[in-house]
Amino acid sequence: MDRRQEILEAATKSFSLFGYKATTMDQVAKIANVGKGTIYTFFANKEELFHEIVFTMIKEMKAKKDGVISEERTFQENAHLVLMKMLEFREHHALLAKLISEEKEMKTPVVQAVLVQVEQEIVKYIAENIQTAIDKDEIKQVDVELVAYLIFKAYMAFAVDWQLTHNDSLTEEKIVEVFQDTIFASLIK
Amino acid sequence: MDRRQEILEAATKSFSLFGYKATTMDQVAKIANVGKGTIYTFFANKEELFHEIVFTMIKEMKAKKDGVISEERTFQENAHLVLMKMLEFREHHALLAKLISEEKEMKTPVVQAVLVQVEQEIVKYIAENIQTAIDKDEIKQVDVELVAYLIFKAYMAFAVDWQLTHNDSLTEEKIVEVFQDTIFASLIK
DNA sequence: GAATGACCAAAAAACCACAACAGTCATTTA
DNA sequence: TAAATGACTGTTGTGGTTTTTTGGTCATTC
Repeated sequence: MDRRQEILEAATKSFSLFGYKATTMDQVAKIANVGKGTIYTFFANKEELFHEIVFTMIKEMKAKKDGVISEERTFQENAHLVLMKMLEFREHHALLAKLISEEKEMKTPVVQAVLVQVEQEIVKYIAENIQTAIDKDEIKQVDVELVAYLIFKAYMAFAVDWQLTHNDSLTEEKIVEVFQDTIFASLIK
Repeated sequence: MDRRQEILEAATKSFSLFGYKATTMDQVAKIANVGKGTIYTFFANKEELFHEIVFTMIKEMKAKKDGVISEERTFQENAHLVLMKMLEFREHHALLAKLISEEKEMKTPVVQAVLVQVEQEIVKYIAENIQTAIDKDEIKQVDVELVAYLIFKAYMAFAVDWQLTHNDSLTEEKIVEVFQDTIFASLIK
């Protein structure tokens, strides 16, 4: 396998396991079985390496979403499927979870900045999908940006925050059900 | 005015302005124009003084809510009015805002604990009101606890979080509109 | 007998010596 | 001879220690 890819995989593993701050370039080099200097022939610095990985993650999510949405299905059905995929995604992707906890515990500025970007990216996607549905006259006219923000925050609340104050984690089915009962239900015409 | 009240007001002022950690008992004594020892004849310690103040704030909110809800109005109307009152409340009460930012920046355990309590208290009230509406057959049967949690998180998202990533603050009318369009709309039968 | 502020122990801030780190570059390797 | 390397360097962060601040007490005052 090419060295660039090896480095990316080693770094992803380390970022997911230890977070951004606790990952050292020496460590990445060791895991990737390359000299430290080699990393710097492919990536300008630690931050750029990190950005590349997060960007890859976002692309992965986008791909998952696009693989699920179908023109033939109703908004409600599509929304249900996308939400399910995202909820599955969360568990498989240790990186996002680690970054969120790292931001809360220490408040690493680089991580903070990247999470804001991820948030904006996701809200943008949700907004685009809502707008499409409105244009197709599938759902009623609402303030797209605000509703997209609401959906994102609701998602994070159930998928991440809930288990912090309650000691049981919510099942995917339960979360999807609340979305269907409330926000999604209100949007369809 | 009685000394106890003077102390409470001084402490409220200081907690609102500087937060919990940065408020010293010497400072409170000076603002209240009493000796430091006097504070301890009324309150066992700093934490109890703090709790009393936060508890007073919750009672104030409860009173505001009870003054607005009316048996004659529909759920939608009542929800609208309560939400408006809460949104007005947010601006007047600098204390809550300060505590939330203090929890985010440093993570003072006392503040954290108190905010969890406030959250649980508020979610409990919302849940009670939803249950009442269900019993009266005004809204459809939903998972009360989850919907209450959703409403609380949505409220916090729009009232507090929004302005952190966007640089404009949302008007009360706009926030109420989203609630009406989405969550509230979906609940009515 | 209620109020006070000097006082004390405990916690936090300031300091500093030292270690760990990101990033470089002369040397090595293939 | 171009790519890879790891010893090296300046900077940032950490841990242990001293100094300061703070919550809480209590003998004295009013």
